[in-house]
Amino acid sequence: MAARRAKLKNICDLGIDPWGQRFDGRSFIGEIRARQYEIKFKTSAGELIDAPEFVEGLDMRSWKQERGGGDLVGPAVRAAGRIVLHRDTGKLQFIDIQDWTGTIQLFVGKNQVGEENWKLIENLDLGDLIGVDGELKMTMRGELSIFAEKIYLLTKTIEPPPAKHVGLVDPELRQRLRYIDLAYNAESRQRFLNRTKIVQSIRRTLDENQFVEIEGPTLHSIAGGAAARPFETFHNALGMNLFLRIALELHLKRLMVGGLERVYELGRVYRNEGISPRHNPEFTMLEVYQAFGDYKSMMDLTESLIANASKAIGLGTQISWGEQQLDISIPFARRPYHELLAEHTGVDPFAERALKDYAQAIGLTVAGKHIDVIKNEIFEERVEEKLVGPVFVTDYPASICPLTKRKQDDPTIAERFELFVCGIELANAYTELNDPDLQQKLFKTQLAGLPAEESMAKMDHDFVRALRNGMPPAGGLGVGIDRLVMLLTNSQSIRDVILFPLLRAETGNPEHE
RNA sequence: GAGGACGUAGCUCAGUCGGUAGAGCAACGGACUUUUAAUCCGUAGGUCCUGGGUUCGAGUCCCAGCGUCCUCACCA
Repeated sequence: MAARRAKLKNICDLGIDPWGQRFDGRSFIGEIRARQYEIKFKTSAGELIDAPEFVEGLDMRSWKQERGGGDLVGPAVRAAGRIVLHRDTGKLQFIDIQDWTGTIQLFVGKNQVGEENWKLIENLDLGDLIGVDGELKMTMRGELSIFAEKIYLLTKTIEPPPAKHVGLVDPELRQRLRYIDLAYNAESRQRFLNRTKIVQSIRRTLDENQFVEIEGPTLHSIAGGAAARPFETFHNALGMNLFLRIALELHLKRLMVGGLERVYELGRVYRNEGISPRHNPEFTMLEVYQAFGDYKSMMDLTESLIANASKAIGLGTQISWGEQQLDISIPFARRPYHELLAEHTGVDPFAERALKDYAQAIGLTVAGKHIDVIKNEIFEERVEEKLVGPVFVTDYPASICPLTKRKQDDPTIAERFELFVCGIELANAYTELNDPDLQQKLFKTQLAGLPAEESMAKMDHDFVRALRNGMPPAGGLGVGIDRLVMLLTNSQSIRDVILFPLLRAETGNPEHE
């Protein structure tokens, strides 16, 4: 770093601003590379012919000789990027620069740029951001290059980059120093750009179906809508305890009472739970509500959201995730909860004694637990991991779904589905419960065996009042966006798709050089 | 929260039985106007995560702590 500090001073002594200025009129490197067909060869007879396509082992010198000599002429271009590779052959340097569309080689000769500019070039380092004016041509080996006429320093770097080609490998540093990971690991940069494309695609699909996006409160006085422990905070002026939201559900449903018939929110929720390859304390959730729909309308919507998102990043219906090969063509399979339970455990899902025996046999405790809680623990323990899918699991036991409408002909079954892919729950949807009296009753019903903090049954009087004012029958959907991105970008850890996952505070002093 | 693995140069990693701290890349000096991870010659670079302990002697063995990863638990 001392060497870079010395070069920084040299640059200042040359009267050059090491931190750069606005740099107008540059093109992205990807666009510049696409202009290679504009390169022509001017024969000694003055005739213009097409330059050769680049192939491995191309020897421009003999190619030129075969045509009786002459010179390449190419378009004038301006590029900007980070120096990622550097080959110094004395009075001639080859510098590879990279922007977010690609990399290109600069051909930089002392005679071509002049003494003055060369003094700057001698003080450049890997990692520095530079601009270039030059002619797009090919070298003797046929490598597409910008033949520099002038190099501009756009920003000096003080810290050295990670090993070239290898990039940052240490997963801690990749997360903690995400800027370096993004700058030097192209596949990481691409993954996060794909995340953006997926999110854009989701919004587009919803917008095309007349859904409107809203912004609900993230500070809640009652952390409802899901079963999770909340983060707590405090508002000083109001002297009020508050929770960071754990779900989007209850405010979106209030909006449906207000006549926003198709509404969604795509935003951050916070759960004060453990961290794992599938869990980050803050994560991105999509919730969608459609008046006069039901959980089956949400299945169709879920399918088009995923199909379009896959298309948006250039994937088809066959994708791989780790070792798994998946067919995500629609429609996805639809299987009832009880059927899957019976299939994977061999237990009659309605035989209480057999369920309890089975639960105990696989090491679950059953004492004091509601039979549906036991049943669901068996399902989570033995069935979910087998659902490679994608598969919609439908018709859950009503008692574990306090926000869901019951089936008309069977009040013990809730109109709900969860979508599983590779054993991971990607989405969860209901036909929304809109009966205020039943909702109030369910908020009061604490299922045996579930601690209060893990229950969805948190009384929210204002929400019940909203229902008394008429919420239309509706379908509602929740999608774990980070997990969807994991699936579509073949990422095994949620931290690979969250730019800045939660880490412990750094103990050392980052200011120390 | 429990268990396991890991932590050595800016980065990626070796380090044998406990006996002077190593390599590649990056950096610095030199040669080179068509290189492709350029090449060649030379130089410099260390809180071996931290703190204790055992030992004549610890990167190495023991204990504690910190951090990351993995598995499990909770959750989506």
